[in-house]
Amino acid sequence: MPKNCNFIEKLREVGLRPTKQRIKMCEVLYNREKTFHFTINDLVQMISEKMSEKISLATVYNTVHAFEKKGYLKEISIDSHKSYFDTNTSAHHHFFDEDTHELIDCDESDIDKINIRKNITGKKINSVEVLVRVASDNQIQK
Amino acid sequence: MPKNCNFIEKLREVGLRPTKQRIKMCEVLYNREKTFHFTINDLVQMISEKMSEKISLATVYNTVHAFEKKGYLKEISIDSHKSYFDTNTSAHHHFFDEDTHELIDCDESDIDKINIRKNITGKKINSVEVLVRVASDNQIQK
DNA sequence: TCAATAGTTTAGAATTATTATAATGTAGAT
DNA sequence: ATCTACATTATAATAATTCTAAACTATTGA
Repeated sequence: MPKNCNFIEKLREVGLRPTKQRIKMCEVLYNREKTFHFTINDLVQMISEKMSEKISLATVYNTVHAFEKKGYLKEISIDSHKSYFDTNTSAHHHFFDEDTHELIDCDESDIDKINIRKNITGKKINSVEVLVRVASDNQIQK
Repeated sequence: MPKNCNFIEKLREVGLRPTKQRIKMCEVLYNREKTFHFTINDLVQMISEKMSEKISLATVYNTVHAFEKKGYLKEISIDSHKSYFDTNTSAHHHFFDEDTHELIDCDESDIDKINIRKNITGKKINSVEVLVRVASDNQIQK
């Protein structure tokens, strides 16, 4: 299954040079059944495991940000200390489990469509994101 | 108008010692008509202007976090680089103006009540927050 | 009133996350 | 094959936040 060809094409399409590192990164990010959430640290870990050579932290940062700017990744900010990237770039909402620190996609049926009645004059809405924080019933909240 | 007495009481109620610094901080944060949004930097700036003595950065961090934990402040995280605190601790939503980087409270009438149809099993919902990102119509998006 | 003490502030050091730098390496065009 | 522009790398620099340990202060209660 020469999936790499897809990634090379994909990278070319958005004007990124298909280098070894970027292709490996695409594999880790997009060569899977389901979309997923990760932190930069998670990603460095994952790539290291899949690649014999070491990848530079700077490269991971640069490439993640390049992907984000091109719309291949979306950032989900939980608080000033916890920020995830999401390979699911379509408009959708999230649950955040405060016990496990897990970010979970909402299905479309989980949350009724958000109806914005008034907007800031002269502005257009770029995105509407809902974050639902959940925790164990019998737990002291953060 | 000895408003400070209120702050001393208020601090006592939640188990914080009413020190000079905390009282000054309360004045800056709560002695105003409307609630507002600020970053740590904003706050240090504001306190410095209002106080002859210098306040330590560590104290500002510590006290903001103490207030947050006690529910006197709420954190609103925009992305990994931008995080605000809100003196309005009631449940409400926000617009974020990507042109001006301004955070704006939604009125209750601006957004219809959010209806969560399904939740994570065994968990209870702690909060539901909506962030509506807006920008000038004729502007390149971030 | 005046210590004792428990919590607080402070400056500066340490840590962490992220970005910049400059040398080396590599993809793609000619 | 060579050239050029862009990438990668290790490391340094920066920025944001937290830690530390000494000095300070509000409260308690003798």
